[in-house]
Amino acid sequence: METTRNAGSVNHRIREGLSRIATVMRNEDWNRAKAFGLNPTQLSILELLQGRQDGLTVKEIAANLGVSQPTATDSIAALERKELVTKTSDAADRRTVKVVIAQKGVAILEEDSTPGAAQNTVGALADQEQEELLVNLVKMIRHLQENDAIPIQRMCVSCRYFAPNVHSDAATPHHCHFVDAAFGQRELRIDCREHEIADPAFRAATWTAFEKG
Amino acid sequence: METTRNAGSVNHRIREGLSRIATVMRNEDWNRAKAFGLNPTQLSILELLQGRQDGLTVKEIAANLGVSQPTATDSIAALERKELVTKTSDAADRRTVKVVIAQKGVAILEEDSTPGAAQNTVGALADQEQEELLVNLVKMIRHLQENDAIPIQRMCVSCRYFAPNVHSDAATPHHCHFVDAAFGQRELRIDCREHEIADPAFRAATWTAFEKG
DNA sequence: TGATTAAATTAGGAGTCCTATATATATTTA
DNA sequence: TAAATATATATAGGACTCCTAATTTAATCA
Repeated sequence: METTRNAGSVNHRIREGLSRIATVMRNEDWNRAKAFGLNPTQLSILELLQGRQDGLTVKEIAANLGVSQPTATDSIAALERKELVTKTSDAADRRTVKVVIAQKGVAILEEDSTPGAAQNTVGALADQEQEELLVNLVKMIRHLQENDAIPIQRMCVSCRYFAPNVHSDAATPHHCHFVDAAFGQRELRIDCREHEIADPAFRAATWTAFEKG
Repeated sequence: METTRNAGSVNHRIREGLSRIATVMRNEDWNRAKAFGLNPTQLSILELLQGRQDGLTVKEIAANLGVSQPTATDSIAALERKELVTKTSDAADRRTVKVVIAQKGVAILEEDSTPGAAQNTVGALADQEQEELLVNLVKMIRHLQENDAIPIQRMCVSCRYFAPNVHSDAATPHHCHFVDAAFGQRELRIDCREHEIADPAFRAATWTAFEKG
C-alpha cells in the first residue's frame, strides 16, 4: 500500500529508474558505435559474438537481442556487408546459418574501450553499493533466464566451473574451476567468454549455495 | 585488480547487467506499445508528457529521450498524426513549440497497466534488496542529472517538497510537503507528477541530508 | 540595425523493426 | 517411404527511428 501520491508499486518505480539509465546507455552506445561506422544494434551483435568460436545462429542472435528473426537477418546482413561477420551454413543442419565474428569485427571490439557516462555513473556509488547492485542484477537476470524470458547468459551462476561460497575468506568466497582461483562477489561475471553452461540440476544446486552465502 | 579472467571492472559488469535488463524492457515496451498501434519511442514520449499541463518543447523531449532534435520532431509528428498530442507555439517565444498530450493520449496511458517481465523480475528480489536497488538507482540518476548528462528528473531528491530523514520512525523517515505525509525509502519517486524542481542549493542540502540517513 | 544565437523543420539516407509470406530442409507420421 | 508438419532463414512491404547537414524563423546582443 502506497502512503503518498499515486505512483504505483516499488517494482514500477524501479522499472522507471532502470529505464532512465537505459536511455543514457543507449545514447552512449550510439556514440561508441558511431566511431566505427556502426549503430548500437550492430555493435551489440558483435559483442554477443565475441569469443564464441562456433558462432551463433540467426535465431539465437534474435533471441539474445530480443528482436524478431527477420530483424536479426537485417542487421546481420548489414554487418556482413561491412565484412565484420561471416555466415556459414551448418553441415549438420543445412537450414541453419552460423554467424561468426570476423577478424575485422574483433579488431573493432578491441579498439573500443571508452567508458561512457553510464559506466562512470556507477562510480558514484560506494564499493558496497556497487556490489549490492551487481548481485541484484545477477539475481534478476538469473530469474529471467530460468523463466525462459531470455536465453541463458554467460554468467558465473549458470556456469559449470562456478563453486559459490567455498572459501572462508569473506572477500573471496567463490571459486572458479576454470582458472582455479578464488574470487569475490564483485568479480561475478555477467558475460564471461569462458562460460560453459551447467545442466539445470547443477544450476539449481549452485544457486542455492550461492544464495546462502 | 581483477583476480580471475579478463572481464574488466565492476562498473563494466554492472553495465553489462543493466544492458540485459534493458533488452527485456525494450521488448516489453514493444508489446505494450503495439497494443495501441504505437512503438516504444512514441509511448515513452506520451509517458514523458503525462501530467505536464504546459507540455514540453521539442528540444526538451529530445533531451529526455536522448535523441537528436530532428528525431524528436519525427516522432512527435507521428504522434500528432495519430492525434495523441497537440502542438501549439509558445506566445512568449514564438520559435518554440509546446507539445501537450491530448485526451486520446491520456486514455492510452490509463488503459496501459500490464506489468511485464522486467517488472515481475524485480519481484524475484527480497524487499530489502528492492529497496537497495531503488536507492542505488536514485543515486545514479541523481549523479547523471547533476552532471548534466540527463535533464532533471521528477524525483523526490530534486523536489522542493521533499524533506529527507526528518522522522524518527525508521520505516518512514522522509516527508513530502506536497501531500504532507511521511514515507519510506521504498516510496522514493523516480517520476512524480507533482514534482517541482528545487534550486541547486536546496537540492545540494537535501542530498546531504538524504545520504546521512 | 546587423550579426549572432537559438528552436524547429526539412531533406536525404541508412537501417531498425514489425508482420506476413516464401523457400528450403528436417522430422514425424500414416 | 511419401505426405504432412515443423523449423530455420530469407524476402517483401511498410512505418518509423535516427542520424547529419542545411533551412527557416525568431530572439538577443552589440
